[in-house]
Amino acid sequence: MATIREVAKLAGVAVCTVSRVLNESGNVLPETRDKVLRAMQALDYVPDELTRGVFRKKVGIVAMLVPSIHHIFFGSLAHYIERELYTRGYKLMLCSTDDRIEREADYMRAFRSNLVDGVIMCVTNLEDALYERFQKPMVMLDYKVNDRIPVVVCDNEQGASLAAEVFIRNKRKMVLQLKSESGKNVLSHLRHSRLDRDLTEAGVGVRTVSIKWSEFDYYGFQKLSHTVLEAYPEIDAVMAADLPACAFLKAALQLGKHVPGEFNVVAFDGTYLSHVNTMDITAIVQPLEQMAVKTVETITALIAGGPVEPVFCQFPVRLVHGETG
Amino acid sequence: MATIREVAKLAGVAVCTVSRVLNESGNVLPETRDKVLRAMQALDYVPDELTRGVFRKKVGIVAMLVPSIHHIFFGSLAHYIERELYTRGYKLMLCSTDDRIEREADYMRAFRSNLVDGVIMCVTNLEDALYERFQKPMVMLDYKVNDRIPVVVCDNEQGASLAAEVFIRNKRKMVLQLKSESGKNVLSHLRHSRLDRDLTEAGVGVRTVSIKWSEFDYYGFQKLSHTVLEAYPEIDAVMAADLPACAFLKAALQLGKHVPGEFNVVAFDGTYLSHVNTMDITAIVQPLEQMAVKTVETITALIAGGPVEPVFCQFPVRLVHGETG
DNA sequence: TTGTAGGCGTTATCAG
DNA sequence: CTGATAACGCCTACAA
Repeated sequence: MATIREVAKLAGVAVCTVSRVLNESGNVLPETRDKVLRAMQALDYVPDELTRGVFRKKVGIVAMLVPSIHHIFFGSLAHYIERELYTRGYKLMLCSTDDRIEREADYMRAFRSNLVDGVIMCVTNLEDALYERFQKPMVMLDYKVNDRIPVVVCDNEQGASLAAEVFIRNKRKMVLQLKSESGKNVLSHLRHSRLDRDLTEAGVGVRTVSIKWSEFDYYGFQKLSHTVLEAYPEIDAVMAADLPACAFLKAALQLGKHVPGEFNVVAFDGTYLSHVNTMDITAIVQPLEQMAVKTVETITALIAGGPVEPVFCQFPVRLVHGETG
Repeated sequence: MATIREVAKLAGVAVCTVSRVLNESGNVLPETRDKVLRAMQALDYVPDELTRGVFRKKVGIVAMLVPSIHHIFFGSLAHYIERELYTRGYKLMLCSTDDRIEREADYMRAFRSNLVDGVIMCVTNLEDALYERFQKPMVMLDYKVNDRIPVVVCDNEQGASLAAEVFIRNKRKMVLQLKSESGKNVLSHLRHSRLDRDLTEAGVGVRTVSIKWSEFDYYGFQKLSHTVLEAYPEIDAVMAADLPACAFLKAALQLGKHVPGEFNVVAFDGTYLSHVNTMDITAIVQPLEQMAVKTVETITALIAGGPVEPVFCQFPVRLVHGETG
């Protein structure tokens, strides 16, 4: 690894001249510049971004902390966020907690040092104080700890209302909703309380099952759906995230239930997963791309020292009718 | 952000003493240690990992470059790799090229500086020389440039053979295979040449369609599958990656083809996506978790300066019978 | 336009 | 056991 010093020596100039060429700062005689550039090429020089970062207090990396990369929701989100970050000259460091609290703590510690310029949080299981004290730019996706930390989220209550309408119109008797057990700060809990309220008011039964998200991959959901539907045959509809929604649809069909006549499924998120089955799943679609853009806009503005005005950005969702409700 | 100097001042000791406490290097009197620890707490001190990295020539980050995070294959792979890296004290920096050559070049440049300790490549569209000259630890997943850079891959030919057997047993007449157009170094091309050979020898027709992977999300594949199946009604089987396989299955069913009687689908990869449809897709399953472990073992060994012996690690795949062939 | 000197936040060396 | 001092690779005054 060649250093700036070696380049300077080979080019027969001072170190700072090389630095100037590198950063296009200050004026450098074209011929000096050429000499330097040639020396760089000859030595295959690559500046040490680490050292530059020390100086600039900026490395050009934004971290995103998710509970699991496996789930397509976070995969899609990460995809859009990465793309948007890239256009602004940042790289993404995607980290997964596996829904384990030690891992989250561990990552948070790492983020506080200067390895990254900012953090996008898609999980918050630690004490609130930890996030509040966090010194660096941070944006929360789907979570809210206080009024200071910007939040980007979809309108969970609107989504739940739309789902409720579907169930009510279809005269469901008992709706199951699948809820993530963890997280005091999870805004997605709003969707569950709202669905509960809307359905209860309409005289429709609701059963809420809380699960530890990380313990279920698709096959876990398959088992769960069979267990639940066999144990509670009165359940005639489900609202859940895409992945479990897929599992429930499949289980219902395998149990011989007629969809949408006897059984409804509404998927919350609306990634492509809701269209993979032969039967398109009726879905509450989150505008992931727009949310990603807003998130990246906010975090980069914060990094640039920009407007630290409180942000609570809620995006409307839309109901896309499929064949399951 | 408190610095080590401020901590030292508050504790009334020299800077290097604080460093010693931090790194548990050298002997420090317990009471001095306590003083330092208290000062750290009081100032909410977090050491600057960037600067430490400069010194140690190591930051504890491994990059993984993929063509797209959106596709579940890379999502799953990243999931396992991240998990494995974590247990060894490394963090993952997941980067996506979107299959765009400038982006790959851009990332490669960044990786050559010291921002990361090593790179896992799941895409190689640049000139070979670039990878050969690459100074840092690197492992290739599914690609092979030369004998020096370690490779981890599944047995593509075995997979293709297994698929061919399925098609032959089912007396197919014309099999479509979907192939990624890009990449001279892609080992997955072996599966296509092998399928072609096996089927041709058995007197079964083969049609190969090359696509630019990044231009197709699930909906793109849906369109493609309808177009293709309508234009070439003689096609009675498909081998493709999970995501397009899902699209083709759905399209075939929608076109009223009877599966598996009139139409077969074999998915190559075998992530959970092949089980989302009501009908389980017959799949060639890659042992992603094992491959991830091997990849991480190799890259961390390289980073530690360990055995640089050439590695070409090929994992057997297995055929999992579904209901589509 | 170019070079010298000092600093960024750490760590290693070598006295004391 | 502790403290100066130099070093890592780069960047920014300020001087020439």
